Amino acid sequence: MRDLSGKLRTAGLRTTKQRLALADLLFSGGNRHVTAEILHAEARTNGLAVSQATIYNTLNQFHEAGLLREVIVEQGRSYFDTNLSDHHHFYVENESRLIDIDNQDIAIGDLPQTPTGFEPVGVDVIIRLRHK
Amino acid sequence: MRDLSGKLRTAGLRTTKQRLALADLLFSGGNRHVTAEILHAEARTNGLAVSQATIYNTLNQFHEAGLLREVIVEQGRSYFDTNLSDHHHFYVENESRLIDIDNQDIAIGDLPQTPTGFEPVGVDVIIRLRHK
DNA sequence: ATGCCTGCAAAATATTTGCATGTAA
DNA sequence: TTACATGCAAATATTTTGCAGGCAT
Repeated sequence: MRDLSGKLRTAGLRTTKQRLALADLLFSGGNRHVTAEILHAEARTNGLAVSQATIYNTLNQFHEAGLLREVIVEQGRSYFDTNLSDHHHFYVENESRLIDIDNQDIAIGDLPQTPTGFEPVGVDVIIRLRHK
Repeated sequence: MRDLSGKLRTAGLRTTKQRLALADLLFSGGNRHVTAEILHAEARTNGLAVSQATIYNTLNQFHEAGLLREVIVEQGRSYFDTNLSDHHHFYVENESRLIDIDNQDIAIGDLPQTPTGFEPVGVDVIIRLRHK
């Protein structure tokens, strides 16, 4: 992912040192699923001094800005997914690991009618897996 | 729901006063979605003195015993569903409210192939709603 | 220069655990 | 009687918030 500065600016976020470094960790490789803890550890490993609060603030801001998708599969911990395409997830329970399901590999037919007065804002499908 | 004692015993749980009272709250009406907080408040309203720890222990034991299904839709809070039939959920984000989707109203076609070495242990579909 | 951002620590929230006591079997 | 359950408080874990100081614009 090039031009992280542009990406942040487009999202309405200032290009601070911490945000740029975290964006680099998040968006420069392939698609990723991270928790605050994972990202914090990675930042420190890469010599970036960021506080936990900034990790949380940044993840939430990126999420609000539409740069990350939040995935809730475990109680007490949030995952953030850099893959913004319409897709769903396998969740390996023993390993606390998420795996993307390619959109062409799943088809949801006959979604139920949305109750009157409401509008759908998203559909999450989670297939929970365990080791055989 | 009659014979709560039998229900607990069948599940391998002792029929204590607190468990029976909580089971009554959970299983005597129609299907319900409760959080620990909701159940605790209800118990107190009904004059039952139970500690928070017992609420959590009981919900977890009922879940382990297969009497409740856990539904994770919000970070930081677990819901427990008394409806054990195969079904999915609407989640009204503004109200923190779950609504069952009748199984005949949704069809998931072409589930993706489970990665080798794993077996599926459940599929959760959550349709998030907002007020129009 | 101004307003948003960061770090730190403390607070808030949800849940779990240790231990002494109580109670179902 | 004995093993499991309960209550209470403290511990744990994750996330959020307040505030003083720092930095992007």
